[in-house]
Amino acid sequence: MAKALNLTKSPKTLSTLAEQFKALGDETRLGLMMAVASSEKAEACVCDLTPETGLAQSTVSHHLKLLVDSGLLTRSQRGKWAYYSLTPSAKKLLK
Amino acid sequence: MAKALNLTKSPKTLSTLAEQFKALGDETRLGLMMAVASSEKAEACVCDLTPETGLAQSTVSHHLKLLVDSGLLTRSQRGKWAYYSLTPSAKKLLK
DNA sequence: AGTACATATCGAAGAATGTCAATGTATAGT
DNA sequence: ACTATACATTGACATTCTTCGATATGTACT
Repeated sequence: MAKALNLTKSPKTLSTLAEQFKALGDETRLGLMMAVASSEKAEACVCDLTPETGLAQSTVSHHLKLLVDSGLLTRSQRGKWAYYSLTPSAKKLLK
Repeated sequence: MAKALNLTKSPKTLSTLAEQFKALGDETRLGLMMAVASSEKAEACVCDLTPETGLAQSTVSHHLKLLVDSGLLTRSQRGKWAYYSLTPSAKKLLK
């Protein structure tokens, strides 16, 4: 039946991939990713990232959560600070 | 200076890249891209793509225009049909 | 306990997005 | 010229998204 078109890597993967692309498809969030990627030890806290964006702290926090939820960042709390770093998925997509 | 990843992208490039990610960040559009990528001669017309999505023709047309505008697809009209194919940018991002 | 700091969550407002039906514009065949 | 086909554009609507201020939570220090 000439099914030439279906190379789909399982619907779940397609949806997940779309979610990650969507997460990267916002200038603020892409900027955050770049900032994390290029920071000293490949991780950054909200206090470092917020000034860079010029946005409210709550907004930055919201975007970071979205990036974590889509599997592009990991969050680790140390003391008062929350450090974010790239996941393997993110590194792959951003090369 | 240990610059592991290149943040040296001009602001314009950042914005362009975000636009392309955003274009890919929709399940319908990502599906369209996959369909084009995996079609016979690496190009497909709207009449082939529309049934695959289950959406209205006007909606598919709208998404394709968006993908063209963001530099991920090219459009070439031959006769009554419009054929879409991936740009180099798209191939790079989808690899 | 109380205070200061770092970050997260909530609620709301405006902007942007995805979708469709209806219509417009070509292009090709009779 | 008329008709049919392939695709694009328009206008409208509902949903989602981005952002903020205000508030909550958590962590460390005195």
